[in-house]
Parts: sequence; structure tokens; C-alpha cells
Amino acid sequence: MDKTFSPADIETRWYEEWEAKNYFAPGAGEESYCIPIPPPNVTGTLHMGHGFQQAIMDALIRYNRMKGRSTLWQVGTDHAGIATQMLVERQLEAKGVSRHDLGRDQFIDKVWEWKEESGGSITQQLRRLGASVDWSRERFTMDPELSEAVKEVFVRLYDEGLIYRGQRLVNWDPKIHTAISDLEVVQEEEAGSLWHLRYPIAGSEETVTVATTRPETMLGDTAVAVNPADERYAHLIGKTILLPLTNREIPIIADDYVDAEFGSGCVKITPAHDFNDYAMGERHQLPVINILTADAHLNDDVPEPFRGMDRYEGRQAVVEAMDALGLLEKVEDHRLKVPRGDRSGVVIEPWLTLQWYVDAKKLAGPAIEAVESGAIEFVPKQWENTYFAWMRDIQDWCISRQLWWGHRIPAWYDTEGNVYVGKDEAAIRSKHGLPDKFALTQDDDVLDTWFSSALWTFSTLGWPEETEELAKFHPASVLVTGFDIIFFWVARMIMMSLHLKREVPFKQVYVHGLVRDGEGQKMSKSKGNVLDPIDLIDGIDLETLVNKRTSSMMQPQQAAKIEKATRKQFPDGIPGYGTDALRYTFYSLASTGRDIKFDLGRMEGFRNFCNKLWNAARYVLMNTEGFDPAAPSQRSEADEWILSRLQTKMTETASSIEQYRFDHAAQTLYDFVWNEYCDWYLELSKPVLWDDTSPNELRQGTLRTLLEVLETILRLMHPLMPFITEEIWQNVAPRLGISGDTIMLAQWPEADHKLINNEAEAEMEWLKSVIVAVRTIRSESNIPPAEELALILGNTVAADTARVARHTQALAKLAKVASITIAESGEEQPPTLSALAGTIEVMVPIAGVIDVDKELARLAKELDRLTAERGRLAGKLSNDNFVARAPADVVDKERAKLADIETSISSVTGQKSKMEELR
RNA sequence: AGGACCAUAGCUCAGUUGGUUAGAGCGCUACCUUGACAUGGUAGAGGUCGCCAGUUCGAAUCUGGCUGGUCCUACCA
Repeated sequence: MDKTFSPADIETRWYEEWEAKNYFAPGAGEESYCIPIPPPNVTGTLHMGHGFQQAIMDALIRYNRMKGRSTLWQVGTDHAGIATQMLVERQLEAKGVSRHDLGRDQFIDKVWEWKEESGGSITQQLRRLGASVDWSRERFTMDPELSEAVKEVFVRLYDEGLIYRGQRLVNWDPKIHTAISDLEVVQEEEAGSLWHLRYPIAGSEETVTVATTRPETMLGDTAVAVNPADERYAHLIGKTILLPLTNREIPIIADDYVDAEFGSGCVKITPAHDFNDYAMGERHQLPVINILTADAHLNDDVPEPFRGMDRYEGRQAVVEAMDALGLLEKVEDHRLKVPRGDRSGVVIEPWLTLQWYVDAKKLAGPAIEAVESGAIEFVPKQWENTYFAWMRDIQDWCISRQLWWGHRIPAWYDTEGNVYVGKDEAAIRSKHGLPDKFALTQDDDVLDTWFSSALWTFSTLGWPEETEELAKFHPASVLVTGFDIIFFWVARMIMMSLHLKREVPFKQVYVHGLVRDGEGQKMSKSKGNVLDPIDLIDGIDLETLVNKRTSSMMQPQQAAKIEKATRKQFPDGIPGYGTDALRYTFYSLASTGRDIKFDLGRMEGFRNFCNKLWNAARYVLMNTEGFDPAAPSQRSEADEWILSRLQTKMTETASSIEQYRFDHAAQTLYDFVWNEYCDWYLELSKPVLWDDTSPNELRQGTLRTLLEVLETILRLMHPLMPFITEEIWQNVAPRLGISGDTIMLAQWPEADHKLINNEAEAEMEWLKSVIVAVRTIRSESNIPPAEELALILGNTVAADTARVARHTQALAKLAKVASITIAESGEEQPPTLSALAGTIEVMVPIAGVIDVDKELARLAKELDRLTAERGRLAGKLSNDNFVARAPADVVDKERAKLADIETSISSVTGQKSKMEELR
């Protein structure tokens, strides 16, 4: 094994072997365990959020697989209707071809071509993360089987009256020319204006003023509304307005919706272009006048001069026309929430169209109940509130999209516009007895991608067929996801599964935080602060990174800024840290918060940790060459101590993983490996192994323990760091006579409570504290590390003497001590430097010149600390209330502490007065 | 507008049902190329747990209020 750990050499090699040998497929096992992957968008590339999420799922999967469960990690991608269609259209545009030139069927062929060529990049990237997904079961939402499931669901829900077609206002994306759901609209506050327009009242000189952020919509106004309680306008209710520019007369109506305090207290009502106005229009039976085309130009229902104008040209033209009439009162700056399509980025228009809807309210009831009853459990639990809040106020779900790429809606129309829903045309004809010559045309629209994703947990397992996999792996054990798609996906899966399968889709939902950059900013391409997980694994030089972050930027100005920031943050690029270090960093950050600030410094620390583990393994392997597992052996106190500690760590690790506290699991193992196994146990093994006079059985016991503890550590860490653990395990396991092709399928280590040894732990704590005390003296008095010391121990009891005898070797080696003397109580000592190990006084005779004042200052500080502590404890214990009310064991603990402090104070005081004599 | 979450060392974060001397990593200081590892070792420094009240023998932890920050949902023209 090399002196430093090089991840690049081993990762690809092991992944290929695991995949080739099909270790990822579910094995035998009574219990089953299943995680459905949140299917990444087929056009997507791996980002930090994916990296984090896959790391968590892989840890759970590997842990459960090692526990002997039949474990399925269902993998696949979704077809991302809008994103994919846009991407392929853009490629065609580059060649000067539009999708309309090609026609629907040919265009879809092109999309499939693209998918075959480039659609797999994210799945390749998943492999780099070590994700042990079952590739043999990979699914795509547009696969024939999954499409069949989609049709089945649509037909069933339609037949049950849960899917219907209706004309109403939708969120219309004028760039992509499709409806989108409420969830796909992002509302951001932007700067705008509030125009105050005067509307003349019919048969009067009077005008009313209305305020609007969208003056062009006045061309579609069909009323003006005031609050019924507003006395200022009470006399106008029932009168009419002569709507300027249009020659239309519209009523003044009263409605509670109007806020008398806002603006002028008068609102123009445009039912065709505003959701609230639409609702009011329904209440008052107002006409609905649509004034926009599909690409948001003014249509022919507006006065001639405005026809054909883009909505923003129209806005300006209307304002100018009103101003010319003297009807523009004023214009104010105004901040408002502007709705934009999350894919196109353009401003969404509420637009009247015919669309398909799912009656979500009926499906929501059981879905709420499933979480209330605990059949589905969110972790952390607080997310249930978010879920409930949304579900209890759920709106019908618009599922039709005016796209070509996706599942085409299985509905057909005859020439009279009657609707027939069925799996295909033949089925419809036979069901309704329609002859072949009776013309039927299929609906042009496709379904929302989330409609097929909502079926993911069971459609991937073969539903509607009752397959073995479905019986075994549904409901899934847990869904691992970010809180940002609780509504999009989680809620819809729950509704669909409960309705169609009559069971929950998964038993738990683990909701993790979102990965942000070191400053807590969301990582986004436009901010130029994205990190590619693959670059963190392999490393990337500065120029490539700058190029990557600034290429295909919308604004070149932004690019310069990003370049500067990138050069400043990564002057030398990013070194490759390897997958294991990246994953460990993710785990260490996976606490309960909702933001995960990714810190490169921590990642470097975990790279170092990999190296530490690697070198500890090298040490063990170097010393255990030719080790005979069958040879007689005897364990030392140190051996028993490390084994005892190990048992505790096994229990802690497993319980942390089961509670989704990967940060705790990572911390536990890091601490054990570095601060106990490496810092102490490996060091303690040296005196045994390097001393030729050590009894052979003791030496054998040490070698065995070195190997056994290491081998167990590797299995404990494997779910978190799959590659390095496999590589080392392949070398270590055979030394113990353990056979097995891969650590992946080795058994998860279970703690043996018989190996918990409190005496050994106490004894090693004692030894460590004495060694640390000597080291402290050495360090604080600048005694060279190599100088051997004569050690005197004061304030000891008989047990200490026995312990000293047992650990002479270790003390000699680890504290560089040449001799050890136990001081009799009351015995006069030469001047010494001292430190406390518990209540034991650890002393080293002063050799040569020392800085007496410095030593006195140190002792004084120590004494201050002890005295303050004594004061605190004495105060507490003299409080009758405390002694009377606090539990007895707490009081006893405080008393014992006080007694120890008293002892320490007297030894430090003694040391101090001796030191003063030297002055 | 309603709701959620967060505030602990210079930085990134842990801290179970109230009882520790409030912890870790990085960074910092001093010393050290000792036969696994300088991606290392040893020893340190560093915190009034955002602020104010309250409950309690006892509060980083529980309650209320305030300040600062993040996010979600809804939306007023």
C-alpha cells in the first residue's frame, strides 16, 4: 500500500467490479428494504444537492444491505417535459429548424435520439458517487410500462370522476405556450409602477380613480368595484362607467373583497386576466373579455390602434392614450410580486383556456389521514405541518400541458366535440361501439411530468401488474428528499398511491436540507457559485473552473464578476479530494437544519481523515504480516479497553444511522478512529510489539486486536465511505481468515455487550491522564520531547501502585519516562514541576534552570480555577433547597466533585509554596 | 398577512427527557522530520450560549417578549 491514499486509483476500479458482479441487486433476505430514487431530470447534470441526497440514500442502502435485508434502491430518471422539449428545440433552432417544420412525430423521434445519446450523463455521474443502485431495474418515466401505468391511472380517475376537463383561468406561459401548475410559478418581488387612472361616470361629470399595476388590462375591464361599506362611493353603486378607449359601459359593483384602505378604494375588474377578478366576475355574473393571444399580444377584441401589440407595448400605448385624454392622474413607483414561469422565466399570464384537472380535494383527505395516523412519518417531524397546511388548502391540479414531449392525454374527440377517454382508440371504439369511419381525434396535449412521477413508487415495480417486486418492495421503506418538493412530488405520490394501491407509497419521508455555498447563498449558475461534485472528487484547475462558471452566461458583465470571485476563492483551483471525502463531508453536515453550508475546509479535513485511516491500516498490515489467527493469544488491558470502546461505537453508529443522524454517525467514527484507535491504541501497541521481551501470547493478543478492531471499523464505515473501506478490507480481512468477495456484502457488525469492560476503560483513562499530565509539564516548561524524565506520583492509593506496575512500558514509551517513584504521603519531595491527573499529583524533579515566575503564575492560575470551582460547588451544596430537592445522585456527584477539588487545591497549594522557596 | 426555522469559539457546526469544567473540525500559538501518517505528532489559547423577563434548588436546553437572519404559503388592485 502506498504511503498516501490516492482515491482516484481505487474508486472506478471497485465500482466497476461491484456493478459487474451485480452486488447492487436485491439479495435474499426475509425482510425487505427499499428506497425509490427521486428520479433526476433526464436533461440534468449532477449538482451538490444530488450529491448530498445520493450520499444519504447510499448510506441507508448499504447499511441495510449489510444488515442482511433484501435491499432495493430503485433508480431511474424522469422525462422532464418542458425542459427536454426546450433543450431539443434549441438544438434544432441552431440548425434553423423549428419543431413545427418537423411535425409532432418526427420531433418526438428527435427527442428520443437526444435521450439515447445524452440522456445518461447524470446516471454516469451517480456511479462516481458510489451509488449502489440496482442498474438492472433502471426506469424512465416514458418507458412503455410506465406509460401504460400513466394511461391506466388517467382512465381510472376519469371514470371515477376525479379527472375532468374545464375552462378556467390557468397560469399561461406565453413563451412556451403551455399552461403550468401553481407550483411551477415563482413569485418574486420586483420594481414596478402603480398607475392611477380616472374613469368617467356615465351621465355625470364625476370620475372615479382606479389604481392598477397593469394598465393595458383596462381594455378588458368589465366592472369597477368598491367596498359596500365605503361611504365615499356608496352613491355610485349601481351606476356605470364609460370605459375610456373602448366605448363600453361597465357597472360599478360592491364587493367585500375590495380593501377601502388601499389606493383609491376603487378597483378595476378584468375577469379574463386576473384570478381574483375572475372570482369576482363569477360572483357578479360579469362578462369575461379576453384581450390576449397565446403569446401575450393584444388580440382583435381591443380597439383597433392597440391590436397586435405586445403586452408591454400595449401598456405604454394605453398609458399614453389615457394621458392624452387627461385621464392619467399619476404614476407611482410600486413594488409588486411578479409571477414568472420557473422554466421560461417570462411573466405568466392568467389566461382562459380549456384544460384537464385532477380533483385534488377528494384525493387529499386520505393523504392527510395517512400522515395524521402515523402510517407515514416525516423526519424531522415539523415538516408534517408544512404538508398539512398545503394539503388542507389544496387546489385542483392542472395536469394538461400544451407540449409534444410527454404522455399524450388518452382522450379522443368526435367532430361534435364529445370526449371519449380510454387507453387507446381501439378500446374506445369497441367500448362505445363506434365504427372505424366515425372520426376520432386524440387530444393534442400531454400530461404534466409530475403526473407520471407521482406513480413512481409503484409504476417502477410493474403496476398495474401484481408483480412479485411490487408485493415485496411496496410500500418503500423511506423516501429521501428535499423540502422543496414536498408539494410537487411527495404529496402527489401519497395521494396517488393511497387511491390506486390502497396503501402508502413509503413509511417514512426523510427531509434533508438544501446545499448552499460557504456564504449560505443558494448555488446557481447565474450567481456563478456552483460546485460540481465531480470536480471536488477529481479536482479542477483554475482556468477550467473559471471557464466552466462563466461560459454561456446571459450577461457578460456578470461573467467578469464571477471570474474575479472564483480566482479569489480558489487561487490554485481545487485539488481532488476523492468520493469518500466528499461523502463524509456531506454526512458531517447532515444535521436537522434546513441549510447546509458547504465548507471546503471541512472537506479537506475528511480527506486527511481518509489518509489517517489508510496509514493506520498500513501500520497494522506492516505488523501483522504472517499473523496466525489460530495462535494462542491473551488480551492486555489496552486490548480490552479498545474492544470495549468499539462496542459502544457500534451501538452509537447504528442508532445514529437509523435516526438519520449521519452527522452523529460520522462524528462518532471520526472520533473513535482518530482519537482513540490511532492516537492511543496504536501507540499503546508499540511498546508491546517493539519489546523483544513481551510474552508471545500478549503480542499475539495485540496483533489480533489491531486487526479485529480495524476490520470492524471498516465495516462500520463502509456505508459512509465505500471505496477506501473496500480497498483496505480486501487486505485486512484475509489476515483474520475472513473470506468474502466484498465488504459490501459482509455482515454489519453487532455489538457484543460481554466485551464492554468498565474496569479496563477506567484503567486506560487513568493511564491517559497520567501521560497527558507529564506531556503538559514537558510542554509548558519547554523540556525537549526526547529528554527522559524521572516521574514521581503523589497522593496515590494502592490501586495506583498496581496500575503503575502494569503500565511501566507504556509510560516509558508514551511519556518518555525513565523511572517512576510513588511518593509516600508526607514524604518531603525535591522541588518539582507538577500537574494533576485526576486527584493524582504528577511530578517531575526540576532539572537545570527553570523559569520560577512562569511556573508560579501557572500554579496561581490553576489555583484560581480550582478555588472558583470550589466556591461554586460549596455554594450549591450549602443551599438547603438544592440538597433537599435535587435527586440524591446529583447531590452525591457534586459532593464527590467538591472532595476532589479540595484534594487538588491542597496539592497545588503545596507545589506553590515549594516553588516560592526557590525564588 | 399567516406560518416555520435559525442565532453556541474567528469560521462551519454538534449539544438526547433541564444537573459537563459547554464540545468537534478548520483556523490560530508554541514545540517536534520518534521506525503508519507533516494530508502528521504534542501541548495550548479562544465562548456572559443574540437580548430581556419568567418558571425552577438549578436554564445553552422550558415559557413569554424583543432584535437580527433565512425560508415557505397566500396576496391588495
